[in-house]
Amino acid sequence: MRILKEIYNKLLKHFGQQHWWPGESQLEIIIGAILTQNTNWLNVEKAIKNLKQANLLSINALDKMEVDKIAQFIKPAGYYNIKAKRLKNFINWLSKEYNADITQLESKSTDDLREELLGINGIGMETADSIVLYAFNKLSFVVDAYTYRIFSRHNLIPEETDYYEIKSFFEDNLTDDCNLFNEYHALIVRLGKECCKKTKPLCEKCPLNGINNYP
DNA sequence: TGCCAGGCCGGGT
DNA sequence: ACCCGGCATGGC
Repeated sequence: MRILKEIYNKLLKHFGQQHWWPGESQLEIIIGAILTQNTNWLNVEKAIKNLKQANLLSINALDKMEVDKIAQFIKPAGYYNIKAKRLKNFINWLSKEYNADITQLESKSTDDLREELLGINGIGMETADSIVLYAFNKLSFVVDAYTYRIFSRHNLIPEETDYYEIKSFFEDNLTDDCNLFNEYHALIVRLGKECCKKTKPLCEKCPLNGINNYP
């Protein structure tokens, strides 16, 4: 499906490289992926800054910290109680299964890692895919609300499409290239922030206009 | 000022 | 198998 690559080229030309994922370590990326669930990234940045200042951006520190204490640092990200629990769930899993050693996850296959992450309470499909792709540089396309909204609104996918169908649509029709998957999702998010908004179905200056004539 | 943000879970039909 | 309420802060 050449149209997917055409869209990518258009977005890349329009917005430029997005340099994702913002974060300096695998752990920070994972934490960001959990904290950004249904939440503006700017709020997540504040929460991560709090964690960083408290020297909590380490497996060991988070492991020792009470859930309720962690929650206080991540308040700006919203849903702080449940998210603190989710961070703990990840840390506990890593400690128990992998001796708190994140590098042991590197050698796992993409599917195995994805499945194991999905087994952790609080990590759903988008979060798992984000971790697999952005923290481990493994080939897994990330689908989010923007992806669905933008592509269905431009008649590139049907209204009724589930997560796996959208994910396969991209994975089956793009070359296997982590950098491409990385940049594509980032560009979709960037586009979603500018147009195809929930309350504004019309996006007159959308860079994708003119491409929405899928047979 | 209300609406929305880079979801996910658990309980009810 | 869906559907829905709950979770919560900060930006525009």
